[in-house]
Amino acid sequence: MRAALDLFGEQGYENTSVAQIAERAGLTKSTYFRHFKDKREVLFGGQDELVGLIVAGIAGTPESAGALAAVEGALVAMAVTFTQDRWANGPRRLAVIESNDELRERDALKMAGFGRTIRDALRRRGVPELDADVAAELGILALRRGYARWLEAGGDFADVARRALEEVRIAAASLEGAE
Amino acid sequence: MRAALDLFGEQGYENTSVAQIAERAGLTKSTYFRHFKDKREVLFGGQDELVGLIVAGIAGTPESAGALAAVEGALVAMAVTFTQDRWANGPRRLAVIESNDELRERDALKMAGFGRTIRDALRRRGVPELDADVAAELGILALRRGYARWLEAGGDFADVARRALEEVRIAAASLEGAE
DNA sequence: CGGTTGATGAGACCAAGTCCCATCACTTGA
DNA sequence: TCAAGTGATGGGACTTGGTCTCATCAACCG
Repeated sequence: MRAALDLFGEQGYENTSVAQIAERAGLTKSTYFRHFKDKREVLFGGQDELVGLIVAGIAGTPESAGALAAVEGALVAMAVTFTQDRWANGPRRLAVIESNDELRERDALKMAGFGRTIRDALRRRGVPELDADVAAELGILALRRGYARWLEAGGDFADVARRALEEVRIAAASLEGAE
Repeated sequence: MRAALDLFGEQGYENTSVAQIAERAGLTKSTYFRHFKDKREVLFGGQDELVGLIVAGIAGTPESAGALAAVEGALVAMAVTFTQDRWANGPRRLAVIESNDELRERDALKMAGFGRTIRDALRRRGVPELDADVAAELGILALRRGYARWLEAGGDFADVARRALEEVRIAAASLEGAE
């Protein structure tokens, strides 16, 4: 992962071949594809862990709480992975992703995956389908906004995410109807 | 596009090569890639047209109207392409997309693209950043839900989409805060 | 009628991704 | 102590998506 990020930074994603990455890491192409299902994936590790945290975060909020409270639980639970040291490469990673369509695509899929995870977890605790959809969508929006702010400003991710979600909630509540 | 959809239905997406599609269409691989930027894209034509309709739909709603009213304008404007005859293959297309990760990925990117289009158009008319984000996200959710319902039940897409957006709006407004 | 333009065919070429088999280190059990 | 098993790696053949270049061919135009 380090080798890949370095090379992408030096030469750009498209001008870097998997063989090059493997070589710099002291491995071969074969081994690369044993660890990552494709070239893109090297930039998106750790998704399973996040999915697990989301599920646990939602399961960990009291049954009586509303959908958004559960979403907040999910975001807060994710904070354990978003620590300064583990994410020192966050900005570089983000820059590479935004430089390339294939990567943006993968990112969109990952985010949609988080959204579905949240939605399904909400529905499993009895939240009506529509509310689960809406809460999940707003949760993802808050996650994106919170993540961006956290990358710039730092601080405790849980706090940042909580604030982002509250912000989004207020904005959503105050939107007026169409007619 | 017809040849591709047929072959995907018969053999599955992954077991179909671009050469096969081209052959059935009476063309060559070269020509295929002149029309579609990659294998996936054959299932996602007409996005530019939709983006144009979104922008026009938003521009066409009165300045005084709120963000969600503008989003409604966008959805309604899209209805001109969602007609029964042009979308006779909608269900088959959807089934293929959902059968494959690469395609889901592309779909997620397209949806995110629509979201960004909505968001940017809203911000251009002075909607604050946060509200534009939220309205765009809810709009995409309504689009997805409305599209799914329209595929099953048919009817006028504009009506279906309008109802879906109103539904989403009400759900969003009624979500309670986290604490 | 000669020249231009636009779409296509044809094929070389590169890189992503799959598959299979050999190798090597490490563990385990008799 | 050794043989067998296990897991990670190397290596290379092979397929296919995707790019590029050049040739061909038809329509159109002055």
